[in-house]
Parts: sequence; C-alpha cells; structure tokens
Amino acid sequence: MDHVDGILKQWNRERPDLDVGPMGLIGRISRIYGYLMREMSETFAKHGLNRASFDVLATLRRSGPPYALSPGDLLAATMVTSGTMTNRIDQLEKAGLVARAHNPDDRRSMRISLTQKGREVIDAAVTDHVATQARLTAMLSEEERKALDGMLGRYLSRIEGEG
Amino acid sequence: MDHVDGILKQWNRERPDLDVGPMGLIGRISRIYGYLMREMSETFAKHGLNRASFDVLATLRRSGPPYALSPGDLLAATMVTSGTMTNRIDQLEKAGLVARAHNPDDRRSMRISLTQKGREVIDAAVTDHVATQARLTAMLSEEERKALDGMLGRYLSRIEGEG
DNA sequence: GCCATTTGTCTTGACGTCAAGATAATATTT
DNA sequence: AAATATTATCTTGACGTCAAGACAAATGGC
Repeated sequence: MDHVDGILKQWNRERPDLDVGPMGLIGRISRIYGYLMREMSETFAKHGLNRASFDVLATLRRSGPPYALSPGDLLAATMVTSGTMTNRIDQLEKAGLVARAHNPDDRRSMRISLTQKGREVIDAAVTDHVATQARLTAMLSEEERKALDGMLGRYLSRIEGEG
Repeated sequence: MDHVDGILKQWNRERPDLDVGPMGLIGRISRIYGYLMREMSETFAKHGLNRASFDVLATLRRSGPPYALSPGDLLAATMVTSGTMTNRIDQLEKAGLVARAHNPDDRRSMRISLTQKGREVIDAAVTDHVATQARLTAMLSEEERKALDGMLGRYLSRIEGEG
C-alpha cells in the first residue's frame, strides 16, 4: 500500500470507465523520482552544486581525459535544450569550474573543459552522490534491486528503441 | 542495453572505486521519467493544460463531489510548495477552471472548486491522458507491467514509510 | 566558386518552481 | 481575558527551463 494506491481507488470510484493500470505504474515512477531527486539535491548542495551543474560536470568527468566536450556533446547526454545548456555552462564558467575555448577545427564549436577546481569538486561530489544513492536504494535487497533494475532496463531500451 | 549502460561503463573506467549499482537503477528511473513526462505533456497541451494545472484539476476531480478542496489539501497531494500552489490556483482561476471561495468555518482557509468548464476540461483530459499512458506502457506485456508495478509499489511504500 | 542548406551555439522573453518570510485567523496556554 | 503559539495561505525575488528564433561557420549541390 503506497500513496498511489489511494489515487487509483479514487479514480476507480469516480471514473470506473478508465483502466488505471498504466497510471499506477507511471504514478509510482513519478513519485519515486520525486523522492529521489529531493534527497540527491541535498547532496549536490553540499558541494555548491545543483542537479544541473552536477550533471554537466559529471558528464565531463566520466568522459575521461582530457575532460573536455562540446556543448553539443553535453546536450546529447542530458535531455535539455540548447539554451539551457548555454546557461548551465555560463554559470559553471562564472564559478570557475569549467573553461570555454574555441575549437580550432570548427569555429562554430566550443570546447568545454573541467578546470582543476572543477575536477576536484566533481570527484568529491560524485563520491558523496554514490553514497546517497546507496542509501536511497538500501531498502531494497541486492536481489530486489537487480530484479527491478533489469525490468527498468528492458523498459527503457524499448522506449529508446522507438525514438 | 540502454543509454544508462553507457554511462555506467564510463564511470567504471574512470572511477572503478565506485559501486554504480544504485546509480544504474536511479538513472533508469530518471531517464524513463523524462521520456514519460515529455509525452504526457503533449496530451496536457492538447487540452490547454500543463502538468501543473492538470495535477490540480485531476486532484479535485478524483476527490469526488462537490469537487472542492482547500489549498492545503491540494498541497498534501502534489509534492510542491505552498507558493507554487498559490500560483497554480491563480492561473486556473484566471482561466475560469476553478473558483476560490472562503471557508465559512475557518477564515484562514479557502475552498477551491471545479467550475463547470473545469469539470468538462479535466474529464476530457483524463480520458486522453489514460490513453497516452496506455500507449507509453504498451511495450510491456501485461505480465511485465504488473511485475514492474509490484516491485515499484514495494519500493515506494518503503520510501514513504521512512517519512 | 557560388548559393542554399545544415550545423553549433547563443539570445530573448515567458513560465513554473522554490525558499524565506509576511499576514491574518485560530488554538492554546497562563 | 490576554499573551503566545500554531495554522493556512499568500507574497516576493531569484533561479532553471523552454520555445522560438538569431547568428555565424561549415557543408553540399549545381
């Protein structure tokens, strides 16, 4: 019994014509997402970051040396619009965590790279972040987590497959 | 193989010290959530709504006759702050979809009720919304959907249980 | 080589959200 | 009954996001 069960019962009473099976699944995903994000945001804040800045720094960090990507690359990794990415990079540049440089091969393109400070911040933040995520999934047994993860992976790959 | 697998591989190469199991699960939930919301937003837009206004109207609708709740009740149902709820109600009032009235028993409190137009809009929108949700889960078999839903329900109830 | 198209990034203006605090009415304490 | 605490809602200012479009550089067809 969770919060979503109550919602489905209300709909069943008010609109018995509707099949609320999919609504239950999607409602649970939304609700879980909300809780997870709220908790993870606190970890980001401890490092002076928010989800937006964390995502950009983390994308640069995990891309490996030399920790540099174009705005377009970052865009492809993060499900946001180009204007949003420009703004994110602006903020990170102001904070001294990334540097902007022109791409010598293509003057339209930029090269966003982690600064030394950016590298330090994201490495510490990721370590903390992983610990937070471990805590947020600790109420699942290893077995449960893997089973759930497997099903979500199949679902996600089918969603992405449709494009 | 989905988008998240690629991310985990990068982290494994760059930060082999980290246990990325939880990150995979949470990453998949986030990614799926993003896709689902993007699609559902289009359905809301067809009815002149967004997720915010849809949620408020739907909460009023499924509460049953007389389709009226206080801002505090709506707040408890929607994971947003009080200022956000004030703004949402303002917009819906301007659009003529809800009406504000004072609660005669408690002058601090308001009574937000669906107008006739609001009732019509949300009934049509919900019907459409459920169809969209059915489409968004159609790549899962009935068996898969129920299994996934069950695991998510257990996870959610444990998260909510912690408060 | 020239023109149209595409690509990569940035700009603008509007919107939804939040955190913090203001305001007013009701409950509680003394 | 007065003083204090609590509750319910709203206000303010800042921020992150988006959609639409601007702009410059690179590409492709002729």
